[in-house]
Amino acid sequence: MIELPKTYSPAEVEDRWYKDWEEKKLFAARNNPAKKPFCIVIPPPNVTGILHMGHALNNTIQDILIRYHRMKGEEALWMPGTDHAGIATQNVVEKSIAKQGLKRQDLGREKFLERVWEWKEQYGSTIIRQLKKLGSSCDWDRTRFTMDEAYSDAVKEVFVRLYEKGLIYQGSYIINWCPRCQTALADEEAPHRELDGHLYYLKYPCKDDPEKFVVVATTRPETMLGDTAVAVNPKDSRYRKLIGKTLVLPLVNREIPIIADAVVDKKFGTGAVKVTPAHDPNDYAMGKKHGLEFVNVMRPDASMNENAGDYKEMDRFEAREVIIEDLKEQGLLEKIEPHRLSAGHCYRCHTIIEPYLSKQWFVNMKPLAKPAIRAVKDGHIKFHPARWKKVYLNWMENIQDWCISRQIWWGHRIPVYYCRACLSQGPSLSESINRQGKGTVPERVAHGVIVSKVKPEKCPVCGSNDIYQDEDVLDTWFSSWLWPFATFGWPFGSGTDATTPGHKFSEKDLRYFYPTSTLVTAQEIIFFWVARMIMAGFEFMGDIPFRDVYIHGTVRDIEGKKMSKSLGNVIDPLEIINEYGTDALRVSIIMITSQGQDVFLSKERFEQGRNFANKIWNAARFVMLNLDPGVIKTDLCEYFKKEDLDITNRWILSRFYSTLKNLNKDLDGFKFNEAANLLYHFFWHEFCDWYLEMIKQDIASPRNQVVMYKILEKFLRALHPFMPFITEEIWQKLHPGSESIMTKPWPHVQEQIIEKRTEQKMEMFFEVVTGIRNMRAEVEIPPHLEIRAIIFCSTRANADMIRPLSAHIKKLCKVSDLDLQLEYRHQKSTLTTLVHGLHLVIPLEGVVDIENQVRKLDEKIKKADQDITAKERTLANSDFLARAPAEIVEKEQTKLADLRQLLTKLKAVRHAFD
RNA sequence: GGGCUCAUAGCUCAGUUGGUUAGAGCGUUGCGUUGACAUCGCAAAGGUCUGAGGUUCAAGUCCUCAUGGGCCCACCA
Repeated sequence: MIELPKTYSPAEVEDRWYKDWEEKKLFAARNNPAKKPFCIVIPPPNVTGILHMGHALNNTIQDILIRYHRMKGEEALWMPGTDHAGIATQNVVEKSIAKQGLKRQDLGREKFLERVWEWKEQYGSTIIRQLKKLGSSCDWDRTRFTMDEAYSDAVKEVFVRLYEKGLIYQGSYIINWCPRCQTALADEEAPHRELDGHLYYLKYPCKDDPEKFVVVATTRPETMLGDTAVAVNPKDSRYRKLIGKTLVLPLVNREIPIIADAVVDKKFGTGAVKVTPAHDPNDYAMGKKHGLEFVNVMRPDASMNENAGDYKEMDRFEAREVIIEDLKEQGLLEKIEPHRLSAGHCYRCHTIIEPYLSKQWFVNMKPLAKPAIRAVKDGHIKFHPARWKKVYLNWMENIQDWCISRQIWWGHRIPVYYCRACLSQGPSLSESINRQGKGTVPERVAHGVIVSKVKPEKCPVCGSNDIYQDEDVLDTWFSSWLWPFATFGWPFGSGTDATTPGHKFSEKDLRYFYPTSTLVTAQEIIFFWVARMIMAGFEFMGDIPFRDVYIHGTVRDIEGKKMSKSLGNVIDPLEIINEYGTDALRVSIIMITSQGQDVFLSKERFEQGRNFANKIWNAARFVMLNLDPGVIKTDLCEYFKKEDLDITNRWILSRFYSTLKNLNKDLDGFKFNEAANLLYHFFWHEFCDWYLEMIKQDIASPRNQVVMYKILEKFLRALHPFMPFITEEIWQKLHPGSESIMTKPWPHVQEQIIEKRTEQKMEMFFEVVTGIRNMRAEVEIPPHLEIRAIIFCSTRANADMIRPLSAHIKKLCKVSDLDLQLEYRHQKSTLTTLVHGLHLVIPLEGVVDIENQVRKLDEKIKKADQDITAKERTLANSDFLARAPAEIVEKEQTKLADLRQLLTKLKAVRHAFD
């Protein structure tokens, strides 16, 4: 007999075992040619990250996969790390120094970066600690950070290689500019959101005849200060004769031409569009095509600049108001209409993006996309669920060049150096603009530009040592996209890893684990990360980075809103862990997350997991209290072969292996919720509710001992990936001094033990038990009163099936005397139920106080009768029908129908007493 | 404008290639507590699977259309 404490205390157990696993290095994986590799690279959380439910879901799934494959005997590596998250982290540190009244400019670049590193040292491991609380079995000795020295080396290497290949170029284009973060953003970082805005109709006077106007419609009137043309469709008869004429731009009095361009939609607005080449991507294209002037009217913070004349220094939205007022005064505002428009928003601070002309670095993506498209089309990389394949391909096939330079300080500084002397002889910015553009080969600014991993001593062209580095840093994703191989130390030039003491990179590891196996991530990040990793994988490793991509849903609150701090609807995983335990958190969130669907959470939903943990604990406790430890050594398959097992034990064994078989299928098919539900249902309702209840009366018998132990032991192993802590704790109580359960092999499906026929027979037996219980409840037989029962079996086969189970029927139904007969004979004062051709009969005489029961029934029948009559009367009343609200009438009708049904049932029971 | 997704019990959702009587958790109702577990057990009530067509021996499941939510992408000023 083994004792287990009466209650399970997750907090103490979890911390103890996690520490033990870590100390014993059980999460470590190395290249081991004797084993099949299985590798997951973690989606690196931001260093600024605080664990939220999205992480909990994401990492639980990964841990389940890793532990499952590890137990299956594969060399399972879960590669951990964090992302420096350029803009996000910079914002956090800026906020923190703002409390001291400081801006980053006050500190200067170097001092500010020191502050960021300090911040990182202090808080950067928070998220890692929290991942450990989740039970994540990452190989922590390999933990990477995207700003590690070795990792940074990979980033520079990649930049240089792409530049030398002609895939990186610099140029001036309209990019997404966040005026708050004051940096360029990639298209993906500026998602469009709908806004309620206005369409302003502005009148631009003709130069020849100031009494005549061309009316243009715009949603951003402040940009009119930068207009350098008005465009119309060449086929638009309203304007045809005006093409080539000149207008005078109000407020600034600049003369601007009317040009013709087929891009203009005749049906939108007035059919005439103002052209602002420096503030709109379409206008930019037109500007180049028609050789227009580029007038930038804003500063980087989106306040107006000197080109804006009187509006200088106003914020863009303030300028909008004032300009509209001024135009109105001058009679140049025709009208304002409400208009729904969509505008880009900064994905970090949600400020409305300003399309802004500036000089940035870009990656030409089309050549990189090609093999990445093929790989998915050919099925070398599979998305789960498969529908994401379409989303991926659609994006990849329309891929745009990637703006990778950011005007912030925290990040990998662009490895580009300029020779001041050579540069001064290069083309000016405006010249360069006019020579570039979509559809043409982008200019590679080669003159005075040196791209190199290390700072050159002197200019290779003119020998000058007046050399300075580009001020910008790279997009965070320009480092993240290398994650599946840069984390292994690629490109192995320097050979050492200065950032993680004691850890040495090995190219062998990369060769062994790459391509990795499965990537587990959320839908929001497919373009940012997944697609780009696939491209980088091909470009730098010549192969796919992973085979399967599992996309899980987004965690939302119970109303379907995204969880966010600002909405205050966050459920903190750590709070759930404190209250219910990590295992409860993990299994709950897995059970309610169906493949790829968003997850709607409320705190109560974690009770299910907590209750399950409690159930497991108590069942294990029960088994152990009654267990003879001698049976532990029994080999189940041998035992099964030799012993003449009874149907109950055959059934539970069969059910276990059926469940296991389906479990394997679900895990291999990324159906984690179904997998967890299988285990839950098997354990609670089959093992506990039926099996343990049945064997209780003969628990000491060898066959019950062996089977209950074996089922528990194998179940614990199968459950371990989902609930690692409680399974370990019970495992260790069962096998004191044993190695961790996580090192034990995954149970093997024993096909010969699965007996469908046995399962069916038991199903029938359950229905018999339920049938008798129902009858007892029906006539209110006191729970503890033992009764007589007769089962008319109708066939000998049925009788033979039921006979060995009669003891169970007696026990489970409180039957003292069970009579099995073949032919059915009607008996007086009995209650009968038909189940699969079996007549279940319980005599009522002597069991129920028949007189009393009949009286009660008659009373109920009488009451129901009266109620029905009353309702019928109400419903026959034409005044009621005419005056009562329809819903009330409907309610009354429903009530009547219910009453009639009740009456029928009562009469049937009453009939049994005749 | 293009695409995806959802609609099943009071609530939140499962339901893998079509196949007997559509499931779970929570909630509701009744009964039950002298040792595994009240974080429990036994039982009950509750569904014309959003609507309309179609394919089929057979449709919650496949097809078409409609209605109503959610999401993504796209340069409509």
